[in-house]
Amino acid sequence: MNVTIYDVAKKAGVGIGTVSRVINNSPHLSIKTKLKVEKVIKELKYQPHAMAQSLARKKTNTVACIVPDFTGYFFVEMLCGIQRECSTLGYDLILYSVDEIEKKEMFLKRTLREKKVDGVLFLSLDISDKEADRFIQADFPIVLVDSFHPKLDSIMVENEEGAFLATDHLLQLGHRKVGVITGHLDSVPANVRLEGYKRALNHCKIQLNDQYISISSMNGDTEERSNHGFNKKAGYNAMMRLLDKNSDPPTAVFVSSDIQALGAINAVMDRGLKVPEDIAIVGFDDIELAAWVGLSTMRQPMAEMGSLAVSRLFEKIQQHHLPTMNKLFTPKLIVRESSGDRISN
Amino acid sequence: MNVTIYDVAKKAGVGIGTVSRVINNSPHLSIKTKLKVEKVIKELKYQPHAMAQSLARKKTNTVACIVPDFTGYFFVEMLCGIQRECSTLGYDLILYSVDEIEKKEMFLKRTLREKKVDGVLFLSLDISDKEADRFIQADFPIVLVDSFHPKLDSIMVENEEGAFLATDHLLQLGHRKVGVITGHLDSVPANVRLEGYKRALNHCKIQLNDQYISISSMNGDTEERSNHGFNKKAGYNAMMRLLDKNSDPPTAVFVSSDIQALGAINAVMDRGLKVPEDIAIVGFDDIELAAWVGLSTMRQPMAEMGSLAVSRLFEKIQQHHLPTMNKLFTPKLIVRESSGDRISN
DNA sequence: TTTGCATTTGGAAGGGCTTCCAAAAATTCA
DNA sequence: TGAATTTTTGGAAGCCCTTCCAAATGCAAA
Repeated sequence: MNVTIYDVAKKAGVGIGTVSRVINNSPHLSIKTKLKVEKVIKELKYQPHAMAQSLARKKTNTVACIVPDFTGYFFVEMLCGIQRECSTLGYDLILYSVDEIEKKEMFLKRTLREKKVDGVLFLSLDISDKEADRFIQADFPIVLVDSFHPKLDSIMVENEEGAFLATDHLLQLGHRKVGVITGHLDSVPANVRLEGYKRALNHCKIQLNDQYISISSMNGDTEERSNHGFNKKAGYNAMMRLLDKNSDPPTAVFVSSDIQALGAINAVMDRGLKVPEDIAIVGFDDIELAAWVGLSTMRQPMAEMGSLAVSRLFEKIQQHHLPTMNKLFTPKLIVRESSGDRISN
Repeated sequence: MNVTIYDVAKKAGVGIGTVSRVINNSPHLSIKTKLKVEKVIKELKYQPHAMAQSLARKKTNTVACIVPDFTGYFFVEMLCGIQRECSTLGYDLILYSVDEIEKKEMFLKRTLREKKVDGVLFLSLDISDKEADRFIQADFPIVLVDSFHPKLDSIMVENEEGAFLATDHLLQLGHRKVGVITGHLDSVPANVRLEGYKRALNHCKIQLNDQYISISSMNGDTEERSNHGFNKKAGYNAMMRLLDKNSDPPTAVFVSSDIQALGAINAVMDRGLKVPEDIAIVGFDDIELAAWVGLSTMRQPMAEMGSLAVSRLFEKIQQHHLPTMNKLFTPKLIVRESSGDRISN
């Protein structure tokens, strides 16, 4: 029914091997036959069948990207870089969104053996030793972004340093009662950012106050628990708890993601307080929304990380057994209105 | 190297056909052999090779989604619905982003003959008669979203009515000098929304003032021209022109997309004016950002449209030759701060 | 036990390509 | 001109499945 390589070969009066060589512009072809075959290809509007090529070549020209939540602005901006680089390199991009944790395993298993993609990008998701080993064993290209495993390539920002800088910014402004809101501690970035916060306080010789630490609850509804608490609702509730628990609440809060910070700002307003006058806020990520609401934050070069991830994956597909790479970006403080002016106290 | 169906068959002492039947859980299989084969599959950790299955079945279980600009919030929200529905139906989603117009043709041609996907979703992109015919000829499933062609399935909102309602809202508030900002007129929605605006004025017996109509320039830089002018920068510039051109500028403007409206708000502020006091604004789309900046707008059920598109595409893949469907949603007015209170004049 | 039918099974053919080996054609050198 | 190379070409085998047809098996009825 469809035009195949055989039809082309017959009409051009050559063998199928020759047609294949023309398609893949192999050398070792006389100009004459090449032109002849190309003419027939045009006439018949022949186009190679992608699946058949994949099967024969053992290569799909497709990569998968596994993201925890497709909606998040953080991922959208990263995906943007990923998409662009894929397009440049001639790869198709399959998108998998993991809403339930069990699905993560399922996707990994499938991508690994199903051979539908040549490589995997794994965004903001923790990978277990067992899963990592499977990829290594199978010698299957994978790159982690905003996530880490000692045996696998990864690209991320210096979360500890970023959190330190953010908290330090608030301290430099004169705040002494500085709180923190972060995601579930089962997530590595949430943990590490908390450490950065602690180091900044320590650095300024300020006593740590447990009441000023608000960690996203694991008991909320599905929405609140999604993305390890890196979501608007979790941020809202975390800020509410911070305000309710303390008779002497913090005057500034480092929120470990912009999306939580947006929720936190809402909470502050709902309590009749103002940002930054009553509570100064610094976020983390610098999603596009941050500029709109005047949120001070730590900028992650998301698109850049995404495109770097793809080009690295490409290298690994071309040439296996590269030494493990771990690329770190340093986030940059972006000062906007939400952190306010210097205060005197 | 990899475990194939032959390995399973040999180890289980059955024929390859039987193994295949187990994989596809065909009926006509004795319980006994089924269990036996399943056990071997587990032991060998066998998993079918997706490409080989696709080739044999002539079915890829994958759909392509072609979007004009992956970054836009409008598309992100729609993609969210698309992704979810694909996941439910067991389809993989390949994402193509068209930055240059020529690429559109290229993608269409490729998807059609390369047979890498079972169907195509075409978002907010015009399709020519010639291209449409190719799809019909090949009997290849395609669904248009936020776009229209008489011979193809499409899902969109009533743009004319939406624009009418938005403009009417401003008129009801007492505005008499109402302007409009829209995208390039080579885009159908831009055109149709302009018509709705005109009808609303007409309906209130207000004389049309050409000076109050600001259409995104085709002469800007790449960024401004992208998406038919449905972008922030184009909105900014269009508003600037509206303000500069008129000694007696409009007191209210209907902007035909939220993303342009955001740019327009910036322009108003940069001129030292205020929204809504000096200029009331109503947008179109209701992207998530709109709520954050208090933008009144016409809500499109984007995620719903996306998921409906996928389920429709699924139907068409299952069963070709369905009658052409054209589903229309009516956008809903969402009143926020940017349209202001009733004015007296 | 035999016949006839329904159920279950094996495996060849086919899906459309790449790749490799050997054969054919072109070129070089003596 | 013929032998020795080198370049170009044809097509079988292989990639890993599904599907179909024919053969084998099981079972009930006679």
